[in-house]
Amino acid sequence: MRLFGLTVRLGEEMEKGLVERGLTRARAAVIWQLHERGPVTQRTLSQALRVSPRNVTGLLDALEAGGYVTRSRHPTDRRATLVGLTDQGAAAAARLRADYEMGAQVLLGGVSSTDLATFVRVLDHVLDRLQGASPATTSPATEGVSGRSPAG
Amino acid sequence: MRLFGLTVRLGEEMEKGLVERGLTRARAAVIWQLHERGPVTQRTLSQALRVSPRNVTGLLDALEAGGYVTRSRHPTDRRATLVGLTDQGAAAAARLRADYEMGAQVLLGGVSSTDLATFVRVLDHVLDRLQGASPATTSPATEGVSGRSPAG
DNA sequence: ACAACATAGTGAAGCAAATACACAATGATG
DNA sequence: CATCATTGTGTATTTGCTTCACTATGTTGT
Repeated sequence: MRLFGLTVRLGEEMEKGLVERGLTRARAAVIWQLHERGPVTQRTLSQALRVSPRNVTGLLDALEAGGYVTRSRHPTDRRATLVGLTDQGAAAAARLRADYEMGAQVLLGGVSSTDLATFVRVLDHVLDRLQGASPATTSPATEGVSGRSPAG
Repeated sequence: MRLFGLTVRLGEEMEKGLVERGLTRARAAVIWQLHERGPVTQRTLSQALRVSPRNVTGLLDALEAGGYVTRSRHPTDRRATLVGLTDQGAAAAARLRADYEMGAQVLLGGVSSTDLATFVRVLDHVLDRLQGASPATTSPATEGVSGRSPAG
């Protein structure tokens, strides 16, 4: 039951951590995707983040202005744009990853490894059930959107 | 590790469920608070939800227009407004509660009771650590903001 | 070759959530 | 009763997000 409460609280805390670092949740998600996937088109980002293409344009405008990402022409498709992380963007991603693991250590420190194993097992179970609850929106042709991890 | 990923995914799913029912996350949170606390002032809501008073005004404007809540004069303090749920608002809260428990059953169904016990124990542990990570913003005079549960 | 259709990104318009600042009305206090 | 604090709201702004319309391109069928 407390699972939902935790979701809200943890989500808030994650967002707070991001904001303290000058990023928003949405922008951090973009950086994270680029970190996980390397340079991709905006279309790919739009599908990975499950937001409208127009929204990606806006997020990238901000991130580009902030010096986190670069847009370059796609080598073969002149309609498309390739988006990649700048050095600053890559550094931000690395910091995200570090904070994220540190956060996990803080939150889960003191939990016995057997309990942790059980916890993770149930977590995966829940994640699995979630997977089955959504794909009405997901196009079958799309790859599995695995790296939808967060930050903070 | 997957904890953060789950937080994001579950948060998304919760929000999706709400939107399908014509509510947004923020407005559902208001309804939930009123459900848990009964009629309160906007100030109280602002503190419970940890958002600015101005934001509460806006959320209540929308909820009042939608017929979910009513604003009435405070019996003793003529500055303050007492906010309460309408019948429709109470019905929405009841539906939230039902869906929320049903969701838990879907997500946690098939988990053995011993695993569930461990899971909840670790969950509480994490929640505890979260509590300790934030109260820089919380005023000491305020009660514990316990009912910060969600919906979906 | 070329018309027809599909796809990639963006402008325009708009909504929701949230913020900060300013302010009027009211309450509380020395 | 003057001063200070509190309550709610107007104005303005930021961010995330959507839909619709549109241009520029790619792709395909005949």
